[in-house]
Amino acid sequence: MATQAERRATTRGKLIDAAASVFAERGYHGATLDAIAERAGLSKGSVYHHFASKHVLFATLLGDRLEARLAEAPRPEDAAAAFLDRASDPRWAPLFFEFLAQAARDDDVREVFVAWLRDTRARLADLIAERLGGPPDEQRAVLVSALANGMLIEVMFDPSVPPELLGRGVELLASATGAGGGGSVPRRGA
Amino acid sequence: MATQAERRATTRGKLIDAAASVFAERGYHGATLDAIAERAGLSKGSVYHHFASKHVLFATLLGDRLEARLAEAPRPEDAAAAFLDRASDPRWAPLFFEFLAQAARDDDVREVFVAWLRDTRARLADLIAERLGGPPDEQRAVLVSALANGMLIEVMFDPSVPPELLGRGVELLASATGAGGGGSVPRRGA
DNA sequence: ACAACAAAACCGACTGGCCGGTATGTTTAT
DNA sequence: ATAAACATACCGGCCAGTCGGTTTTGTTGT
Repeated sequence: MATQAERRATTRGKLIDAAASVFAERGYHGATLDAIAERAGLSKGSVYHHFASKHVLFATLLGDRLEARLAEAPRPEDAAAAFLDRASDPRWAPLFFEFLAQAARDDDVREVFVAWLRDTRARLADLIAERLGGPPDEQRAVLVSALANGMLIEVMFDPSVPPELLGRGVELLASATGAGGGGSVPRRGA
Repeated sequence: MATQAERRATTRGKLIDAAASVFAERGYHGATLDAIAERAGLSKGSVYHHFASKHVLFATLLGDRLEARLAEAPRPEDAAAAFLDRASDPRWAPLFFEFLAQAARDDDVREVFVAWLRDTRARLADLIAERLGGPPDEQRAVLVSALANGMLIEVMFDPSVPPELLGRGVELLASATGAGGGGSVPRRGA
């Protein structure tokens, strides 16, 4: 094959991909390292060569995914739409919430998630500010972030919820007059 | 002791209480039936006498809790506040999300959760309608429900989020223009 | 070129503990 | 007497993690 570094990288990639699908299918506890190794066309030994533990593998995987989900971020409402697209992958959403539960109980995982959450908020705040003018407003960002995650639940368990509802909600929250700090613009629209 | 029916009821109560605290502390998979039995001052045999399986015990418990969380429902914003009070119990929230993940993968659990979700929305819709007049609006209820659950996440991982923020958000969403008349908040920009 | 050696990547059989579930016995109510 | 409530001891499957070995890549000396 190629150089060792490349080999290492591709193998790691295979493992992460396999882990993603197996974890998604069966959940954290339902997934076995053997199954992951098998799907990657590798062995469990290899898994442990690349990741210290099942837990680390999981955290790595989720970290990557959470990051990726943020990558695409056009306007707030569109980000919202993109967000819910992910939700429509019925295999990803449960993992997200499983991750939450883990994060609540495990400090390492918590750190990963908190970092992601902060990042999400910051980007949302920027997007909103950019669209409405005025300084970034942390509180609005929190509301929008919350609404998006909450809508994930609604959609997950009720397919009849129209996807564009999230966009409407985001507009309502984002265009609201800023709280506390800067009296921002109650105006909305492009 | 007392009559058998009473005995049965109190024992069942003890078990559910114990299960609540153990599940909350360690999560579903981390909790063992032995631990639950021990905390209840009972034995595992008793657990299986009252509940067919660990899974059933969990579903029962969660069903009760979800129900209880709805019981107190004054005005929408207050319901929201009450909701977040629960959230401030750092032991309950993770369970909620673990339950979500389970529900997404297991049809029995899903049924329980979907029923609860529908109920929540219906009550929220009524509350909102009652407060603002006009017919119940399913979509607003969905948004409020989503926001509340989403804020649970925000608060869980960032204690600095002011609890009253949820109330503000709920007002923004609830008072938005429903079908027809009372549109006070502008719809789509431009 | 090519051994000969070293190191990293990878394999897969094994195990040890854990815990859900069961089977059987003992106590308490009717 | 008898049935329900509860206790105790046990089993058996599962699976994360380990470990010694094999293959692949990389290096060095001649």
